[in-house]
Amino acid sequence: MLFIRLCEWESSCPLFMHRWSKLFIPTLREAPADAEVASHKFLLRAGYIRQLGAGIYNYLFLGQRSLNKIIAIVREEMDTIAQEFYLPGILPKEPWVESGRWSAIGENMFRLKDRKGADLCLGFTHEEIMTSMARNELRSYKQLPQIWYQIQTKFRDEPRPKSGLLRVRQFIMKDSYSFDLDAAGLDKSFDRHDAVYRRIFTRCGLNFVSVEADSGAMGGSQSQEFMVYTDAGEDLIASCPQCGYAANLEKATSRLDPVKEMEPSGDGMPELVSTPGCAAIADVAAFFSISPASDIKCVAYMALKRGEHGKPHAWRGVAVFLRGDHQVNETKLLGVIGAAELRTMQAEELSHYFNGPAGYLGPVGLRPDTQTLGDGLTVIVDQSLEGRRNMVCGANQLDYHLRNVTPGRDFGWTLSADIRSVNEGEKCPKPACNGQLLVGKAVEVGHIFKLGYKYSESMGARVLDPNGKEVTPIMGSYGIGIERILTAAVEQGNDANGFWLPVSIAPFTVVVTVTNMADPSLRNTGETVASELAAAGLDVLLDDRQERAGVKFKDADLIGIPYRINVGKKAGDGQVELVTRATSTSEDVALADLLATMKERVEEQSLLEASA
RNA sequence: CGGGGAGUGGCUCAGCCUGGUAGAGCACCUGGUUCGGGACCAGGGGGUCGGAGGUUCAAAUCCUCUCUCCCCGACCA
Repeated sequence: MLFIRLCEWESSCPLFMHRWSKLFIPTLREAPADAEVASHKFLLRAGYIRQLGAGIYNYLFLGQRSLNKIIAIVREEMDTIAQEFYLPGILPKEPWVESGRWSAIGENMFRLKDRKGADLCLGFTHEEIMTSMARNELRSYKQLPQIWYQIQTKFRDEPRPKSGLLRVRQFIMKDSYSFDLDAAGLDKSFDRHDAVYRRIFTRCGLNFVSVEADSGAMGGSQSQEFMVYTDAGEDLIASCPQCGYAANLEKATSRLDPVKEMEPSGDGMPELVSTPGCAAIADVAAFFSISPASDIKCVAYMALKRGEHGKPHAWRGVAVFLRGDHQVNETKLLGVIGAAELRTMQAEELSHYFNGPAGYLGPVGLRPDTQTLGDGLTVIVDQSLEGRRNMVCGANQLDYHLRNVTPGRDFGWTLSADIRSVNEGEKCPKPACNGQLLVGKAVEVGHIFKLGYKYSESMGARVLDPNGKEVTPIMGSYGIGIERILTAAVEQGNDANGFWLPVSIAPFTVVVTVTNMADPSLRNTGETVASELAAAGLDVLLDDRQERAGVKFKDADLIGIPYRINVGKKAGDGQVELVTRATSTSEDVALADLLATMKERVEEQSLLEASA
């Protein structure tokens, strides 16, 4: 007896299968009111997750099972290019001080003290720790390249966790770090990650794109994100349907159509015009009967300058000028001026730097500092203003604007750069391409980027090159959000009744639904079918609950299992129904053919995933 | 951090304005009838209304403070 009972729960048992009646799969008829996005609602309703706090979730049986499958794929692929480590989640302060990030990261890092009063933090990412390993252990170019990875929990005290598992404060990440002797080596490590990431996301059945991304203020020369389009996503992607160009909006550029310049009036020099009550771009454009593209918009910021080791230094005034119909891209701006933080100017600051009121700010008469973030006012113009003529701008005087303003002639700047966000419909930036850019929302599932020498330099990692000379290894850093793969997959495949996952990451491949457990022959057929499929190696869930058929169908549709086999009315004739969740299609299959048919289906889908 | 919303059995929500010490549906337990798209009947268990303080004879309800969660924004190596 004991042996039999053990066998029932022992996964090495060839006839092992999961029985729904014994499992904890707490499905909800209604989604908790907190849930807004599809993946959040359905993962809750399907009993994959339960919320514990803001951005903190329990993963239940089904959720954990799916995450384990994702992790297995990630591990299998990563093992082809890298070595798996496991670093601690709780970390001492010192490495972070060395890299400068103990102060640079700020409140996004969870910090704590031990009983002796020593500072610790919860792992936010592991560049520092991997680099300290490298510094302590790597001595020779002969040991390079190295790629080390781990699959581990990360902690980030996000200012605003949201959307279920999309933005959380504790999550699982696959993070890897490469150490190479030179830039050419880094290129190789980067490319190997690119290839492996494509395999991983493909095997997970995701419909993804890779896009150029911002490398962030932390430096780095090349950065690429892997994104899945979904309205639940937080990132905006500009893409060209013609040539395939795709970039995060934080990075994307475009070609602008030429603007028809206005004719100069009077002597052609800047002329003061009374424009009472015209503080908004639309008012100004209407007043002068011009397009907003001929108006110069001003956005005034205070920027936090970085000091030594990235420590906050001082707030400096920054005036940004761009076309009236364009938007400042603050990520680009931060990168261009090298600041740590931005905020908009207050009224007193406006009068200090401009001697003028909001709504009527303009570039004429300002004295741009020659140095970015120097003591004076840093003036940044968007490069699209260069070469323009006869524009309209604020006069730094209430109710007055200037016209006939020509950049370069009538005002100068500290720096001209691309600091605007592209808009949908603008021309693709690729010189040979005529396409028009589309902008769509997406969720980031992976990110690879070339770190350069940032950490190896600041933390003093060195190896000897073939000439016996000390050199600093060059690094790359690469991440995959494990839960985001699950979330993206749910966002990618759901309808009013629930969702479906790709076979590769679904908690079960098939659910065998016995429509009436009170009927002994149905029950026996269900048992036989399920155990045969299980014996053939499929992940089978037998729905042996004493529930009505309708309840079982609803539940099965909800919980993400790609295939369902109904054992019901036709079982007496040796037939069952095979339902494909993604398409809601059903077909009758003879019991004798069932195993072969199921195997065929699963292989078909694997092939699809492999060629996606 | 700024703006908005919400905390009442496991879930969805009503009650609050016009104080009189708690209700519905679903879920759960028992019995019965059902059994292919979230069944029905009967019986039953479970909440002191996020927390603290105050006003009052009396507070879920009014006042003050506070905590938590959600949404928008800011932020997001």
